[in-house]
Amino acid sequence: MSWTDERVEMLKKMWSEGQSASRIAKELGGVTRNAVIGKVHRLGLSNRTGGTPEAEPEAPAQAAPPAPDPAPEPAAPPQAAEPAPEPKRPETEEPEPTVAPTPMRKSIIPAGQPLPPQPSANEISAEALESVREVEKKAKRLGLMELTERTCKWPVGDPATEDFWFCGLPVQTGKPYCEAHVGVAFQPMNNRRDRKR
DNA sequence: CCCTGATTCGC
DNA sequence: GCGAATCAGG
Repeated sequence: MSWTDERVEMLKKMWSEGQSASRIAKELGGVTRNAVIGKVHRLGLSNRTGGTPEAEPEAPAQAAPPAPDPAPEPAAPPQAAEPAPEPKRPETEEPEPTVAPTPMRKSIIPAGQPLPPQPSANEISAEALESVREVEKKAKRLGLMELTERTCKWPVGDPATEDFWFCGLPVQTGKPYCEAHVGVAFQPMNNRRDRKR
């Protein structure tokens, strides 16, 4: 494989998005992360401030700004990161969870395509649910192809839309999910207190 | 151990 | 220019 314009473009894009070299390499295919890093350097964009190479971040030559720290802004999470406009859906093996999870999207689901197996949401420990919420913020938001044997395969969102991704956090050894998701995926068949019908 | 990027250097 | 090997970390 060689660095065609398209591939370089993809590289630039993903790199500026903060993707890791290994993930970029996987996405491009035919190259290793080393190759990606090497290219990144040759392109002179090792500094992810993907801007013009001009800016020389040196001495502002200013009197010491006595910024007291009035109202520190909470730094809004990069929630609105634009998803890759690549609607590719490889037909690889679906990382189907053994015990279908329940993506807690309380909101209404667009409907249309079949959703991933969603079991009757039993009651899951409030703690587990909470940690799941937490995790979704830190999730790697991996695409189907980025999943490995040690990335959490918990799906989030509607597969029929672009707003769909996999947790991607480190899995609990052996399990297909990270700790938080294991917590909600594997529930003992305890108290079924619904009346037998 | 898993992962990250950075550098070197023979090709 | 390329990227495997290596280095230096988290």
